Amino acid sequence: MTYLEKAFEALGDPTRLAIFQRVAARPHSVGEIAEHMPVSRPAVSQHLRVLKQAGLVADVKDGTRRVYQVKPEGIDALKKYFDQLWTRNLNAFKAAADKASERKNNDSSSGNRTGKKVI
Amino acid sequence: MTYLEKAFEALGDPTRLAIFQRVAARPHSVGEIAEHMPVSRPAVSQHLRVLKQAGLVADVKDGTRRVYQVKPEGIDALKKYFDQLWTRNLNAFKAAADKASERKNNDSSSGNRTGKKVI
DNA sequence: TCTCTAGGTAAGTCATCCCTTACGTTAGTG
DNA sequence: CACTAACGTAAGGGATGACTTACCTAGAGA
Repeated sequence: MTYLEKAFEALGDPTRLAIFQRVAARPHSVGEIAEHMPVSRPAVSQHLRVLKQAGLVADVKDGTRRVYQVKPEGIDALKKYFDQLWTRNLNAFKAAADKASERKNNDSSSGNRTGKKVI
Repeated sequence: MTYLEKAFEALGDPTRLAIFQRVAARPHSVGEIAEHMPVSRPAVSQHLRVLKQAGLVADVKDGTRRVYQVKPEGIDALKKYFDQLWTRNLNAFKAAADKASERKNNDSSSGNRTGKKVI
């Protein structure tokens, strides 16, 4: 199980995503989160554990309370992933566009006569 | 169900994430994907449908084949989401740091005498 | 037209999960 | 020390979902 898999699996549940977004807005205690959620407090606890194990949040003890906050490294990793994906996709599209125009200008240079795209 | 929820739910399954990453690397037909996956071809079809409904991939017909490729808008939306999250978190951390040093320099200015953090 | 290939769909099963209630634990307070 | 507040954990149940096999459809080529 890679880090990315764990992160996406953690954010894959709508309730958990909502909790994550709330924590991302500002640090919250467990009770504060549960107040504004349609599920019980233990459920919130369990979701927070998953988010924590995925490296997306961290908790700080404050008396009997436990304050959860976003873990910047987690967000950074996801941000970088999509940045890379975006960049590579730009290149892929550019290459595809070049290939298409090249084929248009000089189709006979290609050995492909089936009409099918070469994937 | 928001767009973000659908996207994360789609990427939340490891098998589906693997399929998405394969398609993201370069366009693939369904059979090509299934060849390198530990699940059956119908399973891949079902995963691709979920990814498509989430707006992450698109398909192009090519004879009897169906070639799937990444949908740039989907990646862009996720990229922007984490960019924003990252920026806001930077600000949040800066604010927290400022507040901490301010409290250290002039603690009496605060009405909070409990020692608990004001969240 | 007959056949083959590629892929979507239906139905069913088994595992995984999400949530609840109940309980245990720790820290603050009188 | 007793009580409360805040939270984590255990156990169980009901629902979701991921996968399989079987079937159906559409396009390509003889």
